[in-house]
Amino acid sequence: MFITKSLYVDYHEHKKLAWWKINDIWVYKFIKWIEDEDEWEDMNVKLWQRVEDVVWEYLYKKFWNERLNVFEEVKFNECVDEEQEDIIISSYKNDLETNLKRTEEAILKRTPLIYQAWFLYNWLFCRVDYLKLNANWNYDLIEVKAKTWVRKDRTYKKISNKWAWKLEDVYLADISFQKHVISKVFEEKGLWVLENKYFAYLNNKYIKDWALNIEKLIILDQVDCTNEILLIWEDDDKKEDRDDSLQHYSWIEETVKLIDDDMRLSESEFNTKYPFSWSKYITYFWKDKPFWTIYWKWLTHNYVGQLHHLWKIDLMNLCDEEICMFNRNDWTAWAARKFIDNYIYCKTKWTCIVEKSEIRWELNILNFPLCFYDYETISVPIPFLDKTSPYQKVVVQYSLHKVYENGDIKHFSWILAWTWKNKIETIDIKWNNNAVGHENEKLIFGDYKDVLIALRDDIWEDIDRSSFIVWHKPFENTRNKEVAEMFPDLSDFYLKINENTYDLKDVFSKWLYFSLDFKGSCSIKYVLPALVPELSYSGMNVPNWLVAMNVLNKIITWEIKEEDNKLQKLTDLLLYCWQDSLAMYKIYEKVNEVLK
DNA sequence: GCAGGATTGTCGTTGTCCAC
DNA sequence: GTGGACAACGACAATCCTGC
Repeated sequence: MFITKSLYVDYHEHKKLAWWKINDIWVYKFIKWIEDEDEWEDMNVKLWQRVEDVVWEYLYKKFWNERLNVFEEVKFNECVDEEQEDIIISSYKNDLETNLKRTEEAILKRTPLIYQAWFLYNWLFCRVDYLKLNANWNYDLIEVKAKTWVRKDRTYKKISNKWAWKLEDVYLADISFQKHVISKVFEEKGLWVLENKYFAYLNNKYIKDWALNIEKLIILDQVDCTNEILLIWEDDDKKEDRDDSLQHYSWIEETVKLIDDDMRLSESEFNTKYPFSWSKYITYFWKDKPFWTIYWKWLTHNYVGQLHHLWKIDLMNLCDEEICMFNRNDWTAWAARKFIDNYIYCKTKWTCIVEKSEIRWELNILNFPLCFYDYETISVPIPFLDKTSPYQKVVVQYSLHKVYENGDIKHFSWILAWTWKNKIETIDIKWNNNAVGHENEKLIFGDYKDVLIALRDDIWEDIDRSSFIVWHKPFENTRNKEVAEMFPDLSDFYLKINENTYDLKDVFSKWLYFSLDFKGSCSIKYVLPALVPELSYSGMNVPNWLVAMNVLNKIITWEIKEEDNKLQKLTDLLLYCWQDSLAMYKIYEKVNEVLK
């Protein structure tokens, strides 16, 4: 049986995950599907390829002025996906020998840069992102990650009385396996030595300024060495120790043997050997945990474990005594108790709970005109706009509903349509069901600052008196803080918005308004359909944020070129964002109605 | 993917009490 | 005054949820 790198890594993450991969691929795929969310994959592959290309460019510029991709045709094949190594093996079975041979030839010829080298040693298979010839005429290994870290700052450990940064376990397993396989192959065939191992990932401290500076964008982080690591990737020379002792050869061999044995077990044998407890993967199957059960998120595991053993799953079936298990003096117990009480009350009386006085107290602090606003952002690994960094969430669209005390509503919105030309166009949207009578839609052709100034101009006259209402304020507030840091001349204004922001989600997250229709969540995904069923996203050209981000990304990276199509897409996006801020207003209205 | 916030869990330090 | 036992506290990592 082939043991691929991805199987090896999966086994480290969770043994049963690896078992499923071999013995029940559908369960495995299901788990991966749940992990990755619906349409995430689709967009991500493209973004990931872009990172790979940039690293390619980087290696080429930095180390070699000639390049050769020995596996050109593999590169843009859809099978390149990391998780599908096994599929590659089976579908390329005939090519396996050929590609191994080509790798060998490329190495013998001392090809400076080798993309996607294949190695097989004793049924252990791995593909290497890049092999790079170094000054000693040996090969270095480079593993590309479309991430901003491989050592999480939180996981540092004490060794030799010093603090050292530790490589994430998954990456440790990843690189150890590769090192093992390649070294063995090199040894066996009498090829050169595998010398250094690197992770290439993105520097999220890098801020793009005019042209993309690849050298600053990509971090080459050496592993399996003892020297210091640069922590701050600027002029600062702050350094600290690193701790990445890789897995030992003999240990890898043993693990591989163990994997081979374990994968051949039947499911019941496997489960006996590795009994399930409250592990990560059992909870995956409960991702949509029904909120009427004891597994709901508000209930802590200690209690749940006890009830689970009593087979008391449904909250309705709990007797007083069992509910009292939650009746302790700390806050969790109180929350759990409150949730169960609320649930049982609503369920038996077919009603919902509205703490009227408390909601009134919360909402009374708001000042007119109420500004319901919402940002749409895009976030990509390789920054494309000036003054932005990798994965930064860049505001490219916003929608604002300004509600005056007399009931008048005005709507403002804009969208970043192009990153040059420096002009602002107003756009008239036809067939808009949600029109409020005072529309003000703009297409902005310019850079990041232009859109921020446009927002300021829309709000300027009300900044001192008005309250701003968002859903989940950490998000919008963080965006505003970033703007304040980036552009000092706009900082007062954007910080002022933060000061006067109220998070409408609070009403629901504090359970001041509790309904079974919210399915135990306070996300707008559940609250909106329950309170304002007529405002639906179905039938819209842009039904969810993933599609929105995808389209926005395409427009701004000039992937959508023809003008007509682009205008249509921009309109769709405006309507989507429009609905978001309108949704908040409608919920607010609904809550007020209930208060009467 | 990334990031912030709220909460929980863990660990080490500090404070208090009491017996000697 | 000293040392052990235990509570109280605080710092920080881990986890979950939310947004895009």
